[in-house]
Formats: sequence, structure tokens, C-alpha cells
Amino acid sequence: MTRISESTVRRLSHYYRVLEEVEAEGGRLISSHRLAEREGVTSAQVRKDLSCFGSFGRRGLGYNVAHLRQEIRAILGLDRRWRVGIVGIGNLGTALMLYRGFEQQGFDVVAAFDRDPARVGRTLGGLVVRDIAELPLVAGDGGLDLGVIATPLKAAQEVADALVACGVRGILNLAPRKLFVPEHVALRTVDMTVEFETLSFALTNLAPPARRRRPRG
Amino acid sequence: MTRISESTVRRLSHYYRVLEEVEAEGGRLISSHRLAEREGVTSAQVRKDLSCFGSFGRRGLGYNVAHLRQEIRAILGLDRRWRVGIVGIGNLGTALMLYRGFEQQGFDVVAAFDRDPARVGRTLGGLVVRDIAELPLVAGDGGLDLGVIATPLKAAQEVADALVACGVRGILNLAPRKLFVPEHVALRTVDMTVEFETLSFALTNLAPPARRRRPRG
DNA sequence: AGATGTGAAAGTTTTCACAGCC
DNA sequence: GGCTGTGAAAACTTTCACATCT
Repeated sequence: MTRISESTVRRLSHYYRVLEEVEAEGGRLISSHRLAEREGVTSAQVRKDLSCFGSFGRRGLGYNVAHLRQEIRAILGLDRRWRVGIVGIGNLGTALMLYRGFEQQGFDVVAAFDRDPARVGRTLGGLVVRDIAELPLVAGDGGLDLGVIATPLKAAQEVADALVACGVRGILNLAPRKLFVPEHVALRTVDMTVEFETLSFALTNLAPPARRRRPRG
Repeated sequence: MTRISESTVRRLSHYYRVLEEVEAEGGRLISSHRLAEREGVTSAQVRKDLSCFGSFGRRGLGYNVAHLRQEIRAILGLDRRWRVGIVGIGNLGTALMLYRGFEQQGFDVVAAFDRDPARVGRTLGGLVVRDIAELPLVAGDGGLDLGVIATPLKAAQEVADALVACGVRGILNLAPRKLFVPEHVALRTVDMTVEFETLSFALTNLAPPARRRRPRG
């Protein structure tokens, strides 16, 4: 099996979401074309992405919705539940703890950590916020699969190191800086500031829409 | 000027952050190599990215930190302030309103909207949450530059359409679905579920780190 | 006819490597 | 010696187009 690109994996995640929807709507079969248009990509892209993992469709017919969904589910590793710990229970960390949407996809928030004594001990979404010093107790020996870093920038690398030291192998970093982790640890960074700034760039550099009349001719 | 790729713009945003830091630390000059290593890219990449916009360095010396920062600032359109409206004041929307980090970069949250009467009228971070019906009053005639969609999935496309209708030209979508907007509107989507699922994929498919001893030989 | 799966082609992004300047 | 700026090469990703199957 050839190497799988990150874009392909991201699209699989999108396809999975579409398939959930289509299945809920009662759809039995779906063509690569219909699957594609619901995510704004081409049908060839859908077929290429899927072909990295096998042949899931039937020529002339398309894909069985339930079957394809189950296949992608297995590919993405969503057949099991993942234990997630959130570090940094500020505004964003709190929002993530209260948002229950991830549970639906197999991600259980099972622990919350902060360094601030004012926050430690508080209960949020059914979990007691623990001191960051207790991370090894909770995360050691496979207690946590994934760590979410929602701390201020200054603490982020240090927290990442601590998570890695405890054996956490996947990290979602929400602090506005790329972090350094060993090869065997998967890291995704979501940096809202970058998103805002790319929008700023686009608005600054892309032409505004043509008007029927330009003011002052 | 040749077309600028989105990756290049994202990296510029990262370089900008590094330059802010280096300037604060008192650095005067920086080489593409040092700039690169702080963001985990290659020095050739840095030079190529910058060369899309001009020649900002001096051979044999490197880049003047303050000057390069100012150049990137202008390129990204951060020389002005942007008026941001947040739609959907749930957990995530609330977190974004309370997080003041974007102001520093020129993004002022000037309005908040929700549909739920229980939320409308509440004050958050110095702003009164308004009914979504008032969007045209606030956003019309350039009142809003950017819209953030932090609503549930079902409402997201509808909100996007409303924002576009009011003349908003940049949208940050936090709902877990790609949205459709006209060509002239810039859209970025941040989908946490996709991030979690790519981590799940990585942990499922990437080999765990080699151990000194494999259990049971 | 209608749709998949896939090599080949086209397009895009990254890296290389070196001329040119400090 | 050190470093930028940049064409050319390499690597990667997407699209095309068609043989193959229902």
C-alpha cells in the first residue's frame, strides 16, 4: 500500500460525514459523483482516495452507503473509542469540554488539567479539573490516547513534552505555534490566528466582486 | 506576480509570529535558516515564499527582523483593523468572544449574534448578543469585514448565505461541514472533528515506536 | 447505458543547487 | 565564509480518459 497523503485522510473524514447523512436520509447507493459534489471535490478525487484502501464500489452502480461508511470508519480507526485529555481549561478548553459532539464520533473526554489552583478542583461537564502534575497518573500506561493543548502559548511546548513523556501518541494543539514532538507522535495544530490572517490576506489581495457600475466611472 | 498558494500565505502568518518573537527578544537580523527551523520548514521554502512578494533580504547577511516583519504585515493586510462578527454564541462562540488574543493582531470582535432568545440580550465580553435578524443592520454597508460561524451544523449554510448577502467577504466556518459561498467570498473552515479523525487514523495506521524488547519475543 | 478503478498526463509544491552579492 | 534569490529538478497531488464491469 502506497503512502497515504494527509489530504486524502482529511477527505475521508469528510466523506464519512456525508455518508452518515446520506444513510440517515435513507440512501442505499451513492455514486462518486454525488459524494463528490456534496463536499466540493471531483468524482475522480473520491475514487482515487478510496482506491488507496481497496475497491469498495460496483461498476455501473456506485457504492453501498452503509458498507462504504463502515469501511471508512475502520480505515479512520473509528471502530474503537479514544480517551482524550484536555490540558488548559481556559475559555477554549472549557468550550471543548462542554461540547459533546466529539463523543458521537468516538472521542471521550476523560480528563481535564490546568496549572492554575483557582481552576483545579472545579467540576466541568462532569469532570473534575486536575492539577497538571497529576498528568502521569492519568495518562501513564495508556490511560490517555490523545491530548488537546489549549494552554497559553508559553506553556504549550512544555505540555506537549509532558504528554509525550506519558506515552500519549496523538496531540491536537490549539496554541498558536508549531510544536516539536518525536516522529512517532502524531500532531495536528489548529491555529485560529493563522485562519484569520489568511482571510485578511485574501480580502486584501483578492479583487472585490465586479460591480455593475464603478463609482465615479 | 504569480499566483500565491494558500500554503505560502499560511507560512507567512507563521513567519510573522516568529518575527514578532525575535524582535521582542531584541534580534536585529535573521537568516532564512533560523527563521525556518523555528517553524519546522526548510530555508529554501522560506526564501521561495518571500520571493513571491519581493527581495527583502541581503545576501551574506539575512533579513532585517523589523523590516521583514513590517513587509509581511503589509502583505497579510494586518496594517488595518478588521471588524469581526461572531454568529452562534454557544460554548465555542462564547470562548472566542472572551478570548482577546485576536485583537492584538488587528481583529476586533464588534458584534455577536444568536437565534436563541435565551441568549439574545446577554452581555459577553462587553458586547450585547443580538438577534440574528439584526445582522443586516450591523453588517450592511461594510459594518462587518469578517464573519465567524459557530452555530450548529444545521444553521451554518443559512448563516453563511446571510453573511454573504450583507456583504461580508470573509468567513471563518467552525461548523463541521464545507460550506458553499460565491467566488468572491473567502472561506476558511476549521473542523475539529476532522482533526480528531486524522489523529485517529495516524494512531491506527502508524506503527508504534520501536521498543527495545518486544513483549513475548 | 452508467459507474468504478486506474495508469498516464497535467498541474502544483517543495527541494536542490548554485550564481551573485556581502 | 556566509547567505539570498531563483531557475531547474524532484516530488507530490489532482485531473483526465478509458478499459472494465454491471
